[in-house]
Order: sequence, then C-alpha cells, then structure tokens
Amino acid sequence: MSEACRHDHGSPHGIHGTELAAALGAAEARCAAEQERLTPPRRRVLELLLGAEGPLKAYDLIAAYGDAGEPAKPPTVYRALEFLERLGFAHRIESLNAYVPCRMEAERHSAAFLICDCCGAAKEFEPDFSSQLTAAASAGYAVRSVTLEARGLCGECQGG
Amino acid sequence: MSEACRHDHGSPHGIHGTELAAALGAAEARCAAEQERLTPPRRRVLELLLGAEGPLKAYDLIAAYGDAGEPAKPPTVYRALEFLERLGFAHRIESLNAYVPCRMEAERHSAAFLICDCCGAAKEFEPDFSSQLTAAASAGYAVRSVTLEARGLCGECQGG
DNA sequence: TGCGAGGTGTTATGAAATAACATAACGGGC
DNA sequence: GCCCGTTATGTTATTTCATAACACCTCGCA
Repeated sequence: MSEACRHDHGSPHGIHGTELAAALGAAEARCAAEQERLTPPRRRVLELLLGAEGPLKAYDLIAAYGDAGEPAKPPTVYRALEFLERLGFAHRIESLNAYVPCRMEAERHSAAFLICDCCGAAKEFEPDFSSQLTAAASAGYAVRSVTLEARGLCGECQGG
Repeated sequence: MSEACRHDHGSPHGIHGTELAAALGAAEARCAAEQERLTPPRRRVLELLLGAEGPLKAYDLIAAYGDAGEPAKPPTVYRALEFLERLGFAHRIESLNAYVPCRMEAERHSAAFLICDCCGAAKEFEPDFSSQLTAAASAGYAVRSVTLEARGLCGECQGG
C-alpha cells in the first residue's frame, strides 16, 4: 500500500466453498434472466474476484486464471471484466487500476468506495448522489454513471 | 471520445496571452507564499494544461513539452504533475488517465467532474460531499480526499 | 444448412507509469 | 564565502496496464 505502517492487516474476507458456489449460482441466474451468458472465462474471473481478499489487478487475475498455474492471455481477462462490469457483478476502482466484485444488492448501480491507503481495503458503500446529480442537472449534463472514490484510513489503520 | 456523434464540438477554451500570464503569475505567488518553487518544468506543464482545450494525457504533455517539438522525458512530466496536484493547481481525472488545470477558487480541495462521453469536455464543479462523508465517518473511515467523476452527455451533445 | 451475432484464442503492439541512479541548484548555518 | 543537507532535475531502462487485429468457433434461427 502507499503508506508504511505497523498494523497487522487482518484480511478483508473473500468468500469460499458453499458461499462462493451460491454467489456464482446467483450470478448464473441473473444472467439467464437477462439473456446473457456466464461463460467459462467470465465465471472464472468472477470466481477469482469473489475469492480474493481485496481489490485485484488485471494482471493478478491473469496470473491466477489457470487451474495449474498457467496464466490467461490479457484479452481473455479484460473481456471478462468488461462483461462483469456491464452486468454490475464487478467494479473497477480507477484510482487503483483494480477490480472488486460487487457487494451490493442493487443491480447496475453507481459505485462508491472507501479505500484505505494503509491496508488496501476497498469498502463499497451505498452513496447518496442526489446533491451532485442536482448540480449536474443544473449544468445541463445528462449523467449516466457516477463513481466516487474516497481515500483515507480505515478504522483499524487509524489506531497507530 | 468513446462515443460517435455528429456534433460540432465547439472548443472548451484554454486560456492564452495576458490571461495565461496572469494565471501563471498567480500560481507563482501562491508557491512563494507556501515556500514552494514553481520551477521551469512545473511552470511549463501548468502552462500547457492551462492552454489546452480539454483534458490532456501525460503523453500529450510529454510530446508538447519542448518549444521546438522535442518531447520531454516521462519522469519530467510525471514529477511536474505530481507537484501540481499536490499544490492543487491540477487534477487527475482517473477515468480518463488525463489531467486538467484546476478551475476552482478553493485551494487543495477535493475534485468533482462532469465528463462528456461525446465531446470529451470535463467540467469541474463544486461538490457537496457532506452525505458521503457522513457515511464514511459512520463506517469508521478517516477520509483524506474524495474524487467524483460523473460520466454522461453535456448539454450541447444531448441535442442530437 | 447456411448465415449472422456474439464469444473465444492468439499474436503482437501500444499506452501509461515508475525504478534507479547520477547530477545540479538552493538555502541555512557557520 | 563555503560546506552540507535537501530538493529538484536529467537520463536510461523497465515495468505495468490495456487494446488492436484477425482467425476460428458455436449457437440460434431462417
């Protein structure tokens, strides 16, 4: 992380086992409902994101892709990420060049993150953009999507 | 831009001549007041940003840097950008990998942009982050900086 | 069964950013 | 003035991030 510190950074949990299977199943179901296909590469990338401890870089995914350690080719992963973002299953965190699975209920929503500069955790939260949307409207803009990234320190990393 | 369209994209204005000189002078003054130095590379990069029609990529700056067409070396420009961001003279737009000069009054503020996917304009506006900061505080985060990027269409590009 | 749309595999390349190290300019204390 | 620590610059090379381009495949459907 961009900041040296002495903490024990307890892992922000990935999901595994039954829970992971359930999440993948739910994704499968949502795809079916929307006439989209959760193909093997897409499913694999989503699986890796869901199992991860925190935001993953594209090349982390590329390296981790193969079952026996063989990496994927970059376009394979970038295409899968594009799909997952489009469906709302994952978000890109611009300021980290990294990706996280979506943890929220709502589908295809705007994304907002609290990013800890110390431990690297990225916590998604439900933003209220009404004030910013009002400002945008009065400037004549038609807003399609909004992303917000707040950098700082999480509770655990503030202690010292 | 990421979206084909038929508009005549009138130029979002860079500043030039006297106005540019005044802006650089003001920057010089603020540096002096803060024991910082607006060295030649920093001044040159700021000048390029202020004169530009819209967001500039780092490699646009690198290419445009030399008076007679010789490019700068990447670290020259990246260091200058880092300085300009630190002092609040410029902002990075994460979702574009591009930079704009700061158009606001306040110093070292958080940044918020309305980005037109059609003409590429990036309009800075004064955000009200109180609701998001409340949410962050209740999650235990100590926020240092916030960036918001809203993508959509500007007034001119909505017409058709 | 032939066609079109969407998806994948593969090679290669392009774009964005930084590491590492040498050199130079500046400012304060003596 | 001169030394010295600090800050900034110059330069080479490399790393990291992302996409172009094209061949092939596969599924639904006329």
